[in-house]
Amino acid sequence: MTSSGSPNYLPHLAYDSVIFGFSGEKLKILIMEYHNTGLFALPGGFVERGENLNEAVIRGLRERTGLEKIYLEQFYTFGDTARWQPEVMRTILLANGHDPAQFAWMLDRFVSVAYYALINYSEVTPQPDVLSDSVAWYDVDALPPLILDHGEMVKKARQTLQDNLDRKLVGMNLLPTHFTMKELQQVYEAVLGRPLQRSAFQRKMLSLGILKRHEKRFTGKAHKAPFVYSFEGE
Amino acid sequence: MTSSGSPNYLPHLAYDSVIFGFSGEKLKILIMEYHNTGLFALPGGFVERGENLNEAVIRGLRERTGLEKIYLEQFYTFGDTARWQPEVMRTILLANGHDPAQFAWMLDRFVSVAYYALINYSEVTPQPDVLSDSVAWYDVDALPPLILDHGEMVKKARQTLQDNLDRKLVGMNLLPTHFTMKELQQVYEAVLGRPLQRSAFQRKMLSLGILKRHEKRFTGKAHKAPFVYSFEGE
DNA sequence: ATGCTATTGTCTCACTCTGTTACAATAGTA
DNA sequence: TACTATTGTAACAGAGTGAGACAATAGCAT
Repeated sequence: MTSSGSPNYLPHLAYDSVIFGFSGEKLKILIMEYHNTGLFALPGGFVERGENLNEAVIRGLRERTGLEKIYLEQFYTFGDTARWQPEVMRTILLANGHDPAQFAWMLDRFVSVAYYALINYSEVTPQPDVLSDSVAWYDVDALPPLILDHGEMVKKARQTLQDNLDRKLVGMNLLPTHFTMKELQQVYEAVLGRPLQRSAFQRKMLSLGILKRHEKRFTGKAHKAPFVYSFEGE
Repeated sequence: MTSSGSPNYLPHLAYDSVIFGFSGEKLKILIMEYHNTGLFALPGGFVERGENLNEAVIRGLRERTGLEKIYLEQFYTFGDTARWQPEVMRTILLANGHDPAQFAWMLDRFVSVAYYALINYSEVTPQPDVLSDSVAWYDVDALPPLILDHGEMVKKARQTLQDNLDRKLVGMNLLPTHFTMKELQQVYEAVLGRPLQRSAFQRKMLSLGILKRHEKRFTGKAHKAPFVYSFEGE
């Protein structure tokens, strides 16, 4: 990266990703905190000049999560001028000991393509990048204030996820390969943010014909042991 | 516009719009043809540096259709490198008597944010722009080959429209304010590309409680006259 | 062993929604 | 006055869903 402009990236274009995970209890997303600023943001990045947009996002997620195969979906492109707030980026650069003049291209206006990802919470150890202090999981209902329009992005991502809940196999991506019916239900409830009827949920899931039933799992609790399921083909 | 770069536009960023209309029979979209090239494309444009993305699209549609209030929805951002085909733009510029060297920025790679619009077919007289020979309605099922990935855009726009058919009031935007139940059904059939059951469709529409029934319309045909409806609040 | 408790798997019932068919009403025409 | 094409709506069956009920059972206390 030279000091004159952004040699390898398309100017004015960024992406941000809302990375969902499921802790076993709650729906979480990955949030980064920038060094010494108290500023929180979604993980994002830029697109190289010779790179497909989608692949830039996959590359960024791989660097962030270490995962190769990630369920990923583009949901909206944010292009308001109100998201141009050069002071924010200047603050971040200064706090990291960079000269903002050398990163002038980063202070310009950006249009950001937003994606959401579903990943297996337990398989990931989030990696901070150069500018960020930490990357950590936050409960979607208890996020810190986010910079720019990142709060709006999260809201829209969750809405899209809810809208697609019937059509996409959300559980397949947020759960380990083997799980109980209760765990599956908890994922749906976490995404929707409301409780579901147990028997109706079980009936519906089984009627889809995509679950494979395995042996029982003895939880050590004093009650009937649940069956374990996996998605057909795994 | 000077000869050095694109002073007023964000570089590398474009938008394209799939403009749907309903002829009374079929679902149509607006396609432009470039002067003397035989090249067909979706109407599109660029975003000014101080302009919201959404407003750039609204501005473009107003110039193209003369309509102020248009139902508009962003559905996907296309960012593959394969859409960078400078020969195509060069051909268009040359055919219009322009010097490609003066429009070098247009030959560069573009990421395009795609929108679809629903408009009232009968209220519009499409306006060609500087580079285009004509703007005309084409049946969605009988489009000419389109440049770049515009064919893919149309396909995805239609898919999105079909997916949202229940949630959005598609009829409200594609029909005149007053219409018969049969006309409403024809819109739905045109969007879905398949016939619907008459009585079930009527029952469902009426049960939504958003239609206001008016006097009958005497069509001059030898059969019972249908009621006329409008959407509640119009 | 026996009984207790929390949870699971499944059934039933009522209600809604949808696909399909049927039929009466009716505007114009012969 | 009869006929035709279309419209408005009822009727019925089957699928899907919300709610509640109940038997089965894994571990625990006795």
